[in-house]
Amino acid sequence: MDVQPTNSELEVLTVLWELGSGTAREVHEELAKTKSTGYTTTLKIIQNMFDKGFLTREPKGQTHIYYSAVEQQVIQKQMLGGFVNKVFSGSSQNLILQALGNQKPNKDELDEIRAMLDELENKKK
Amino acid sequence: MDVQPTNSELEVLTVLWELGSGTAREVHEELAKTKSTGYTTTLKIIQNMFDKGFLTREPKGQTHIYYSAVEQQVIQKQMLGGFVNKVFSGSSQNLILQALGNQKPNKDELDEIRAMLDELENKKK
DNA sequence: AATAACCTACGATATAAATCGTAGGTTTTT
DNA sequence: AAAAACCTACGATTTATATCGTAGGTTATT
Repeated sequence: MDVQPTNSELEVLTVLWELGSGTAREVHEELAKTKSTGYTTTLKIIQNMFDKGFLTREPKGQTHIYYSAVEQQVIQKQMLGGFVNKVFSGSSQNLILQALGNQKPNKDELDEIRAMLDELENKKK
Repeated sequence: MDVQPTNSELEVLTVLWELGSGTAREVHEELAKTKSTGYTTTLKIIQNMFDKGFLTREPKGQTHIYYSAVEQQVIQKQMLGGFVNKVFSGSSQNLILQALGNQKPNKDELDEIRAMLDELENKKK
């Protein structure tokens, strides 16, 4: 039923989406730039994720190379859905308006959103 | 440092934003519509929230009437910020585009967003 | 006035997540 | 070939959250 990654798991996924693949050590080094937990902590999380099916891996010498088994867009969509329900009582519309208000979009970004809106409208007809 | 409510706390806040105010019992009855935990569980959460400053209260006979001490918009903004950072690597733009893609906005909603975009653009000049 | 039905407060427990220490094995360096 | 430096695996601990049981008091009912 769509198990969602925990915060730490999401951090690992984000690194792997970025790098494409990596050993536990490599993922850890990347995470260590912004937080300071021990290597075995990262390893444990990665092992849990492998057991849960969030990651695949292939042996390489004595170690493993890990890959994300889930697509970033899919996870983002899933988590966004949950978030909208929890925080915006299910109203995507309110979330979007709020996000627009917070952000200071530049002209290009505004136009990108306008293009998206037009596309949605055309699809509808 | 902007302490964010936990999931259960957010549920309580959502009820109080809806009702305006309520006793622990009333909040519990409301929550009981969608989940089934004991009354003392809800009470405990409410007491924690009062201690943390999320709620205010006034005595009423032997009981208390509770009020949210925080505005819905403020909490939403806070939590949205955290969510964008965690899940969309800080890109509001990507979150907005993704949300638009998930949602099936109708014409009115599309126009509401367009109006918001125009407003943002004018403010910029 | 006794009992039932409510209330608050709060410690104890359960559950989930994150963190770490350590054991045991393989490479690499000296 | 001994030592240092890596690796994996996994149990134990810590921390945060959620949940509940129970004690002790007030109000309502019989």
